[in-house]
Amino acid sequence: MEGSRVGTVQLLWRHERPLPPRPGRPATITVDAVVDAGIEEADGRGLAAFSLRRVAERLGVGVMTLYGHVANRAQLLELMVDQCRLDMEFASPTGSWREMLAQVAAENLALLERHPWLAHLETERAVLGPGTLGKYERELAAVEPLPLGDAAKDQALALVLSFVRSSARALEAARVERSDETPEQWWEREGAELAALGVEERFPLASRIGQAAGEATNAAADARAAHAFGLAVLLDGLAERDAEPV
Amino acid sequence: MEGSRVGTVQLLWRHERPLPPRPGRPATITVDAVVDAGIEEADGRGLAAFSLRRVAERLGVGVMTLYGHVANRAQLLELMVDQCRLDMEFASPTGSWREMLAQVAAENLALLERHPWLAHLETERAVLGPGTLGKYERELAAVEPLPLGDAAKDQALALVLSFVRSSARALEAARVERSDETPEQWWEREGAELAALGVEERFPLASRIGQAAGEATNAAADARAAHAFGLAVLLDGLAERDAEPV
DNA sequence: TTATAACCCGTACATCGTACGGAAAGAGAG
DNA sequence: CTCTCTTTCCGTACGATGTACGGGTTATAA
Repeated sequence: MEGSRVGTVQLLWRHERPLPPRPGRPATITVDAVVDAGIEEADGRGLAAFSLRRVAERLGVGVMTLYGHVANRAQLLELMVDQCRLDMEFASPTGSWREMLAQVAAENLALLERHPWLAHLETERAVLGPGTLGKYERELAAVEPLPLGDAAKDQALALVLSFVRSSARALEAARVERSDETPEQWWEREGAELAALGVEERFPLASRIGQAAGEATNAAADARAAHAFGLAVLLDGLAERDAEPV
Repeated sequence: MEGSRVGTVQLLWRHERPLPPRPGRPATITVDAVVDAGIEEADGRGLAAFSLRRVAERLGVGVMTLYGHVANRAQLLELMVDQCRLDMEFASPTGSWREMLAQVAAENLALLERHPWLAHLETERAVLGPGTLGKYERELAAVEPLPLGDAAKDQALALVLSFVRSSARALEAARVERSDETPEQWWEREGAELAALGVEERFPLASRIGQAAGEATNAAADARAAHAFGLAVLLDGLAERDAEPV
């Protein structure tokens, strides 16, 4: 059983170190099939509804069969993450660091829009697979020209990626919100009660700016503009480091 | 049953609109008790282990009793979030927008360190309670001096808060990682296999910078410095908007 | 004292991840 | 071709979770 025999790292790099053929009953599915089915499942139903039973069903296989190829749910998710990063589309980085970093941001946003569950996954611990490492290597090239220490370069990249992540989540939330309910419905449901509490008078700034932000969110074009604004702020901040080295 | 009778907004503002006393058997617990127990539970055990059964147990009450005071798990979490924001410590904002925003960041970081689960909670939809609104109102004062449109002001604040959030998660992850396992243990477990795959030669940038970033993470002081670096970048980026209005 | 309203909560169900162990299936030896 | 051995497949089972339902309990108001 691959799932119990080999560690996560071995499984992540399975294409570079294929296991020697073994005697006995041959497997009906492969790790790749499990990972692909997992990704399709997560893409389609979302992370909240993601379950091993559904993945197994998609493969036409019993649930416990999965455990012969993958150690557990958490490991499968790690493999899925690395696979997505491996399959990620990108252009080889060119131009100034600023252009490269903007491209990195755009490519990551595209990745998270193709696989929204990636933005909802908790991946504090790094996934040390070929996809993740290759992506990291490529993206580091964008911050390499900056006059920063190594740790700061990592931090600069992480800053951009974390921004893109939260931006992707916000854009997704806005998308479903738009399709879920019109502002009028929302008002009928909650807004009226809030008004009765005198919220507008007691929280004038919050009301004014909150409304503007809400309207911007509801207009798809403005939501994109908000993303661009945030990214520009970030890049300008990094440009400051470029001009005046620390 | 308060949990089914009133909506989420009513429950959030329960202290301003206390329900009139009602005939019948008096309740043994209050919404506040449930919310407080929930916060203690989440603080102590973490969000992953958070369950209604445990909250009920802490209150010395059956699980289903909770449903008499709160609609469901998701609503309880919303109430907990708003309560934390209401109890959050803060100094009234003074100084330049930059000083105020730095203070907002520090206060939010403190909030997330006191209640780490807040950083792991998915709160795309705003929680429209007194805690959240008050916090938003107060924090908007920091970006109000900036020469930006209303939507951009919200975006600027969100940018800082999202950074603090991911920073808090990184700091927490580093903390548990430090206590979990020494770098030597890690190397024995995974690093050796990676080296065997020729990772250092194939991903030189990633190896060099990844190592530097890892070491910085492992030194508590450097991890804090990384946070400061990110915040400075952000604020510098916003300062650009200050100098040259859009 | 009685009626009534409200609350408490035991039971039950669907769903989840996953441990265990036996059935099944192919490969190689004779 | 048959037997044996190795490996894979997966049914069953367990504990945990959120929550629907309905009956027992306990106050207040008449």
